[in-house]
Amino acid sequence: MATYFVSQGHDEIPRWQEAFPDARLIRPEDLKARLVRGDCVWVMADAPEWPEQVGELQRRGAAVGVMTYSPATAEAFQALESGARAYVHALSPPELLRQARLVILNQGIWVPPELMARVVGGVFHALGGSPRDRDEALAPLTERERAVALAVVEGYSNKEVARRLDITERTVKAHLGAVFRKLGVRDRMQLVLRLTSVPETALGVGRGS
Amino acid sequence: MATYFVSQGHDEIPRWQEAFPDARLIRPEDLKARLVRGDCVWVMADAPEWPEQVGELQRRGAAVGVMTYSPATAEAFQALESGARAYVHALSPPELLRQARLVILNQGIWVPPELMARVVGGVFHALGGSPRDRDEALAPLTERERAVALAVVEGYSNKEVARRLDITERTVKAHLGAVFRKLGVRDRMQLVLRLTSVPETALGVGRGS
DNA sequence: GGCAACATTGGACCGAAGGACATGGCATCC
DNA sequence: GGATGCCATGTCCTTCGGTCCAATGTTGCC
Repeated sequence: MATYFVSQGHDEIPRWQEAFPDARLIRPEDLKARLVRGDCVWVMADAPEWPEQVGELQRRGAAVGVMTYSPATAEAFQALESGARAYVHALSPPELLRQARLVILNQGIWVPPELMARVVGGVFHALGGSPRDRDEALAPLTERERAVALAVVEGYSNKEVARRLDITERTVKAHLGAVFRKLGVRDRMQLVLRLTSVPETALGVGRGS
Repeated sequence: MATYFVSQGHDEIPRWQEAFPDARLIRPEDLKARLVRGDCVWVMADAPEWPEQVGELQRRGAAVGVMTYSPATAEAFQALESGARAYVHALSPPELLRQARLVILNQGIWVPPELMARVVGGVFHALGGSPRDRDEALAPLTERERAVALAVVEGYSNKEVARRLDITERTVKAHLGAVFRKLGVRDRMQLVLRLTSVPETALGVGRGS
């Protein structure tokens, strides 16, 4: 089992070398000759054709991860759809990169926690999973918590929500705290990202670098 | 030109009466008999078939507005798609309601400022407009501002964005301030709602009240 | 009755977010 | 050489967002 790193050259700060001292930088054409099933391949999302590369490597039995210097949900989706099983920031700490490699070598999917909220649900949706929509995520909430959560997702501030529901801002915070806890998000931003479905632009975009 | 108000009865706090003293509450079946082109009709989004009602009224030449006690983007879209040209909170101040009526009577579209961010872009897309996506909205931004904006939309905090772009949190705020100004949004939440495309669940849902 | 869950609010606390005002280094254009 | 625009940063200040530790009243269930 070997680990390779594919990039269009200009690798700025080879942080991955720290994580994978045994890995080697290789050009796509050279990789084709020596790739064996079970190898781990990291592909930089800096070339226009990286999704195709990922797809081919995956089909040939490699565990493929995509690295980027500017993580985005859209790109994460593209990566996962292309066959990658990991999507990480190129400057992630070595421990994190090793963790990701371990995961994908064991048939797992790995994305940064920040993107997780968007990806779960979105992927299952794309794969024909249940029509899961926000109602499902809101199920564990009480009536009041749901009302607050929905208002927040609409973009209202705590103060506005308070006015709207005719309660104190303090109470809004209380409900919201419960919402965060129950849904496992850290703040209202993550809540929005969680309850807002994946934008259609997230799938099939090819905005190269 | 008359103003009507259509509701399934139980109108709790008839705020609209303050705004439109000349308006009259009317049942849908009675309205059919006396509606003339140019009339203004307000429909409460409290009945399961309100979108159909709106559609019919609009086809018959009325300026239709939808009122709700719990504004939501999805419902706003449904309203606008059905043919309504206004979507307002039922407890909006009278001045605001009159403003809305004035607008729709003059072939305008009116939605609350809070929903505006979602609606612009989304509506025209839904109605078969240009394939406008987030890139278009990001056009007026500089390279750096774009990077910051995209990171924020991904859910990162200012501190995280700063680390990611290797700049000071202060600088992030500076760029972000410019982004808010250029895109006309008030804070990061509105930015997310603006740049996040309309959820697919927002279109064609019939989840009645 | 007691217990549990829910809704509501209070106060205090602290970090995040955003604006105001100002500075400096680079580019490019006239 | 200005003028302009972008990038980066600084300080100060205000507001907002979130959490912790409480307390009260309700409802429904065993």
